[in-house]
Amino acid sequence: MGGPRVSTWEPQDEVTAVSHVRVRFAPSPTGYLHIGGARTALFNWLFARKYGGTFILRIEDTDVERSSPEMIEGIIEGLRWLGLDWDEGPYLQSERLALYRARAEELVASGWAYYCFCDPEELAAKRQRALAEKRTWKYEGTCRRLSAGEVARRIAAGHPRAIRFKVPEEGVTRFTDRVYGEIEVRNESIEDFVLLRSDGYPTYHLSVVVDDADMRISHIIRGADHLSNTPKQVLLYRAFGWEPPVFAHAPLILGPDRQRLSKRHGAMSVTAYRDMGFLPEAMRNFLALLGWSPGDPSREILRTRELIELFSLEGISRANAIFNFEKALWMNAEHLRAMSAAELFPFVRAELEKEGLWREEYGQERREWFLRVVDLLKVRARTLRDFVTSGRPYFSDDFPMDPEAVQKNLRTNSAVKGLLLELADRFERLEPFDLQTTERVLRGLAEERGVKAGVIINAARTALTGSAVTPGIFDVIVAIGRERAVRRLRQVAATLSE
RNA sequence: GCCGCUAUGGUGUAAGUGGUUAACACGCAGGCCUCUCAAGCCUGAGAGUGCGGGUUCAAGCCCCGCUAGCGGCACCA
Repeated sequence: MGGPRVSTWEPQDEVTAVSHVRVRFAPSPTGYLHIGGARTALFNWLFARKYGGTFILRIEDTDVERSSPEMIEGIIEGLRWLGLDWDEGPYLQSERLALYRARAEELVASGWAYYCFCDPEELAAKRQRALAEKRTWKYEGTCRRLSAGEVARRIAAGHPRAIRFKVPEEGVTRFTDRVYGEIEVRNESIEDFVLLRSDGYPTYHLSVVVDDADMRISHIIRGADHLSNTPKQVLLYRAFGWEPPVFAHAPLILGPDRQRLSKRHGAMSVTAYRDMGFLPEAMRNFLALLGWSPGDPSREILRTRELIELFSLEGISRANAIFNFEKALWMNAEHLRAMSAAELFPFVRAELEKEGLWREEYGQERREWFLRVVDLLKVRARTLRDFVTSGRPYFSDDFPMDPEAVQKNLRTNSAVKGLLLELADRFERLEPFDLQTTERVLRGLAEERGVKAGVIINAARTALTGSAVTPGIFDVIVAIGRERAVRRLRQVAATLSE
């Protein structure tokens, strides 16, 4: 691995000097809860749960143009589905504007910031020009050098003004990131950034620092896209006379083409994964492994309890993580298989309800039967959607016949029609009707007629389910039940020629 | 352009303070089991650790340079 990690790390270092872990997830409601945000939220949640800390939800909606209440709802919906419950909040930054303004004025008073009367459009044009010429451009600090009298005059004249931070002209700003180690930046490479816009709204740097301090955040766990901005925030903490919290930046999540995850990579919102039939449990597991590892690559299927137990900032990697959809599917299948039918019950029920296949009796007098079917299906399922597709023949008499299966299993052998009719007859008077007796009857019939049992088995499989791929045939027969099985065998036989 | 970060099979991770044949998982190929598929079990292909130097008896781990990728550089967050 590359450079040295935070040296001599000890588990207890994670919580040194803080009596109580307080972490937050602070999305800006300019979009739904996407994979990257969900991963960040999960890391914070795991950390809080591991140390018995407090997980806070804060909505960074200071960009009025781009924020919307619907997006806040969407983010909350995603977090709820993922099971990431928060202990405080949601706090809305839009309701705390007075605080940011007061703090910004404090910095002006203490000499750490100054009023800037420059025209934003003019500055943007200059920046634009410099960028086009591949030149570096930095705000030249025009207003930093204004005399007190001049400042007073412009204020009196009602000039619109922003507040800029007075970045030290020399020296370096450094901090220790729990993941990336020592980060050091020369102050001359940081421009006098805006704290408060002329419309009175704070910029990100101001609101995030003020809130994290005000909310006594102990650890800031967020995406590495904020790493480069952290020195500015450290500068702010110092100017306020506050001790910065522990920083831990997590690598970004990229698509298979190593580009930043975007719409063209398909599903980006976590609710899209819910709709595809992913289990929250599996999603937490998969997301946790995006940029974090417990250190043992052979143990990847982890229940949430284990994730909480194993999670540590030290296990966060520095290289960007690549989102591997195939692996997510595999992981979902593993969780599906590992969970009991009873655990799966509410999820499967929700899927069936969406398809209009749910019946109240499945939760009442036929619950036992229903759970048995879930157990049969879960072994082969990759997503919850599979319970409605491959489960349809058990929950409904209206299911599709796969033409290929029909051709292969029903129409290839002309003896099939007679065999199915005979099988139906024998099943009809079979008592009891269970795994052993149905198998004895079917194999007996095959032997009598001199055909391989497989011929009857595959024919029955397709006749009963419309498919060529199902659980073991006798499980299927018993699950479908004598009455329906007999009827389907006869109905299908009727469509076949001798 | 400036600043910062990263670099181990196709993908995700291992390989405590440098020390055998670079391991595990996903995926892939083949086989076993078998009523299909999945699961399970067995076997196999696939990297010599981005590139180039250096230090050392010994480098994936340390140092330097380069390249590439990613991120940041807004009165966005």
